Amino acid sequence: MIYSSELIKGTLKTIVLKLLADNKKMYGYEITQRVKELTLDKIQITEGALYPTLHALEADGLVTTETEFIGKRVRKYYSLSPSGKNKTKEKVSELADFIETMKFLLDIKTKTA
Amino acid sequence: MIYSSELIKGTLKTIVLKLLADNKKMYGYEITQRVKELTLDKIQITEGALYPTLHALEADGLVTTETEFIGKRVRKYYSLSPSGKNKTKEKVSELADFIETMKFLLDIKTKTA
DNA sequence: TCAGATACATTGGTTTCTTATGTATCCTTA
DNA sequence: TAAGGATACATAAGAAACCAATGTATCTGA
Repeated sequence: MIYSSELIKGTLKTIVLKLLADNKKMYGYEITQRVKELTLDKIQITEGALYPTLHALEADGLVTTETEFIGKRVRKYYSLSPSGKNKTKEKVSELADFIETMKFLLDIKTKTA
Repeated sequence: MIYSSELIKGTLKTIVLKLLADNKKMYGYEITQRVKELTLDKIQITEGALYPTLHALEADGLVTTETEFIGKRVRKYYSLSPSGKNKTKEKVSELADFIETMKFLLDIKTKTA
C-alpha cells in the first residue's frame, strides 16, 4: 500500500528536516531511499518533489550544502543550519500536535452539540 | 495556534466524510462550525475550500443531498451514500495508518543503515 | 555490454486550497 | 429602525505543492 498523494502534501518539508536533524548530513537520493526504507515503501518521495523542496530549504537558509565527488559523480550533501534546527523543532512539534488533533477527530463517535 | 495550511491539505475530504459518518446528515456551515469547535479553532475550514469539496463528493456519488427551508433560507443537507460509507472506512483507515507512520518517522533518533 | 542502480536536475500539468467576492436572510441591540 | 454580525449558499482567480515525464551522466554486476 502506498499512501494517496494528497496525504503527503504538506509533510514533506517536515520529514526532510527531521531526517537531517537526526543524521547530520544527507544527500538527495539518500533521503528518498531512507524514507522508502523507514516507511516500508509506503511513502515514496519522487525526485520531482524532493529537489525543489531541498532548493527551497536552501534558499530559506535552513540548510547548507557541500558537494563531494564519488569518483566522477557529484554528490550534494545537505546539513541543517542553526535556524534550520529551530525550524525543525517548530515543524515537528506542530505536526505532532496536528496528529493528535486528527486522531481525536477520527475517533469521534457522537455529536457534542 | 492555527495549523499551517499545508498540513490540512489532503485531509479535508476525510474529515468531512468522517463527520458525515458520525452524524447522519449535516449542512455545509454546520461542518465548518463543528470542525472549528472540535479542534478548538486549530482547524478552520473556509467555505471556499468546503463547498467545492462537498460538490466533488456529490459528483462522485459518495454523498446525497436534500434541501430544507428554514424560514426563507435554504439549507442543504449532505448524507453518505452506501459507497460513501465504504469510502469513509477506506480513507479513515488510510489516514490512521499514515498517522502511525508519521509518528514513527518523527521519533527516529538514529540511522538504521 | 547492457540493464539497473546511483545521482543530479527541470518542465509542464493537476490537484487542492486561499483569498476575495457575491447574494440573501435572520437576529440582536443601540 | 438601522446596522452589524451571524447564518448559509456559491463561484472565480490565483498560488502552492506535488506528480509524471524527461534529461544527463556515472557506476556496478552479470
